[in-house]
Order: sequence, then structure tokens, then C-alpha cells
Amino acid sequence: MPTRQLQPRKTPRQLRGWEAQERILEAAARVFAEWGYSAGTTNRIAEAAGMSVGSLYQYFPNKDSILVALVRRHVDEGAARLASLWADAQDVTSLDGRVRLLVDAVIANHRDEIRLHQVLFEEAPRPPELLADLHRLEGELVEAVAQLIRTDPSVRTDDATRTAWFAVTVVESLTHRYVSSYPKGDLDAFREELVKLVVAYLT
Amino acid sequence: MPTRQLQPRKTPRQLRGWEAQERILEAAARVFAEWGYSAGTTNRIAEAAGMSVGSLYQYFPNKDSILVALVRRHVDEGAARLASLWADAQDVTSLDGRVRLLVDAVIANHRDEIRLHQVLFEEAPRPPELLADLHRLEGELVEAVAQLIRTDPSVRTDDATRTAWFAVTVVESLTHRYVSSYPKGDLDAFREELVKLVVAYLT
DNA sequence: GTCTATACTGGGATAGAC
DNA sequence: GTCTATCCCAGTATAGAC
Repeated sequence: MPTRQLQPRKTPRQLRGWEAQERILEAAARVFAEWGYSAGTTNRIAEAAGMSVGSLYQYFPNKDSILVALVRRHVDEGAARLASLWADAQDVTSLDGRVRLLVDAVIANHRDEIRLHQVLFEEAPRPPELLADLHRLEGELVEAVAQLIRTDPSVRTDDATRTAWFAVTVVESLTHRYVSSYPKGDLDAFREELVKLVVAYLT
Repeated sequence: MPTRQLQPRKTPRQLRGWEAQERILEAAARVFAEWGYSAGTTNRIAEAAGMSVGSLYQYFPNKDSILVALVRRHVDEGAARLASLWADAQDVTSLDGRVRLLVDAVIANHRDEIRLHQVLFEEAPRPPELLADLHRLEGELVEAVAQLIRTDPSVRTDDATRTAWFAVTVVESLTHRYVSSYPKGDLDAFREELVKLVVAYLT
């Protein structure tokens, strides 16, 4: 049995667990963005994080778990941005203004880290459990928007959930597509047109 | 120097080159759809095609070339379907009818082989040269639709190309998304709503 | 805690027989 | 033309020293 009490409780140079995890995730984000998922090897990630593979595997059991943690973090950030949308939606009452709010939030979720976003949400193999989570989150967003629609007399629909699904999905997928196809494109012009499209659909 | 003239010109059991290629592509389509790109190994493809890896490599220089050929074939089919759309567009003069034509063609491009479509266009690493081709093809479709828009007095726009891009992209990406998320969904209802959305945007 | 070296695996591609 | 056996490499993950 090793004599644990002879070890110092803590040495300043040692990384605390969460710090190391953060460093790894941050490195993985850069590596995946640059190399894609399969070429984004654990060795490269470790190197980018300034540690060795051995150390890396002390904080994550395998490569997949790094991906999952990264997606989770990414999604959490996006969810937070969308949640803060509700606060703002209280002040904005015009349909046009509210749509603009949604569009802005979604664009914000995409504008940086485009390539990472692609790798995370298209290329990488996501475990079914993670997919279920994403699906659930999307459902919540749709339901929230549906609720807004129901209380807005200027929107005519016979199925608020369906209408909300189209509105949310159109904003997400068009933004994704635009940003992927034209990374240097004119985001302002795009936003205006997208708002126009959604408003036209809703009224 | 081998004595070629002693070989029979052709033996019935031998596959002609294009037949073998077809068999391989057809097998690859099934394997990729079932296993995804990375797990869709050349060995599995060969097995599904009823031949050995060695034979497979006689018809394709590497795995990537199989993928490229598959995407090309897929895209050609889609392009053909969209091209035949022009013939029909002569007879249909209402905006609603024309949008429906476009939507139907795009849905047809997606309704079968959903999973293959995903693998081909999302998961698999596509060489830049192929991406350029796809981009060019999309540009052509957009320009064709823009031309239709310009001659249709019921569509109000100050930039036909931009409007066409939104119309085409919205149909493609929403269909893709819907079919991926709800493989068993009600396609008819979806189509109706999508047509409504596009028509609302265009008028 | 950190490292280096390496075991192990799986898949792409080829050699060489028939 | 077809096959089987195998080379080879890259990448994940671990062992074991410090």
C-alpha cells in the first residue's frame, strides 16, 4: 500500500482537473476546426494543449468523450444565447423586431467557429444519446417560439408548432448554409433578406 | 513481352469494365448508407459487390475515387431531374404551380436514400475539386431560377439572383433537414407548407 | 501529476499466385 | 480477369518510468 501521506497535498504547478479539461477542450476546438474529426488526432490535440497524449487520457477516457464534451459546451452556449432572447422579446413587440432577434441570435451562434461548427454537427460521428439531447433542445426552442406565435395576433396559422418549426428551421439551416458557402459574405444583407423571408411566411 | 494473341478476346464470365464499376458503385451506395463513410470499408464494399478487394482495386484506384464517382452519379441524377423541370415549367404558368414543381423535384432527390445522401453530403470528406463542381452546379440552378423570376411579373424583387438563391436554398435545406429529422414524416403536409413559405416570400 | 515508448488495432492498398 | 495473404501505416490507448 503506497504511503499517501508522504505526498504533498497539492503542488502549485499541478493543474486542477477542470483547468486541464478546459485546456484540452479549447485545444480540441482548434484542432478539429483545422483538421476535421478523423485527422484531428488525439496526439495533435494533446500537442495543441501543451501536454502529452498520456496526460490527455488522464482527463478524458477516449477521443469520443472529448467530442461530446465539446458539442455539449457549444450547445450550452447557443442555448444560453437563445434563452436571453426571451428577456429581450418582452421589450420588442413588433413581429419584425422579434424575428430579427431570433435571426441575430442564430447568426451569432454561427459567425465564429464556422468550420468547427461544421465538423461538430456534420462530419463527426455523434453518439445517439447526444443526438437525442440535441433533438430535445430543438423541440424546446420550437415550442417556445410556438408559444410566442400563439400570443401574437399578427401571425395567422392553424398549427403554431408546425409554423414555429418552419420558422426556426429556416433560420437555422439558411444561416448555416450561407455561412458555410460564403464565409466572407455580407452578413447584414443576408440578415435583412432572411428577416424578410420569415416575416413574409408568418403574416 | 506477353503473347497477347493467345488470350481469348473475351470470355463470357468476365465482367466488362463498366459492369463491374456499376456493381461496385451500387454496393458502395448500400454500404455507405448502412455504415457511414469511415466504417464503410473497401472490404465491406467488395464483399457487398460480390468480389474481393483485389478485384475492386482493379476498377478504382482508391476509396476516395469510389466516393467521388458516387457523388457525381447522384448529382447527375438530381441535375437531370431538375433539368426536366424546365420542360414542365413551360406548361405551368402560375407561380404556385412552378414553385410546386421545384419543390417536388427536390423532394424526389431526397426521398429515397436519405442516409446515403447524408453520408455523401455531410460526413464524407469531399475533395475540393468536387466541391467546386457542386458549387458551380448550384450556381447554374440559381441562375436558371433567377431567369424565371425575371420573366414572372408576379414576383417583386430588386435582385433576382439573390431572391433565387434564397428560394432554391430554402427548398433544398429545409427538405434535407425535414427528411433527416423525420424519415417517417408526412411529406405531403411538408410540401404544402414549404410551397406556402416560398410563395409568400416571392410575392 | 507528467512524460516517452510502445502495444494493438483496423483499414487501405498491393503482391503474386492462379 | 480473380483471388488470398500480407504489407504498411496511422491512430487510439496504455504501460511504466520519473
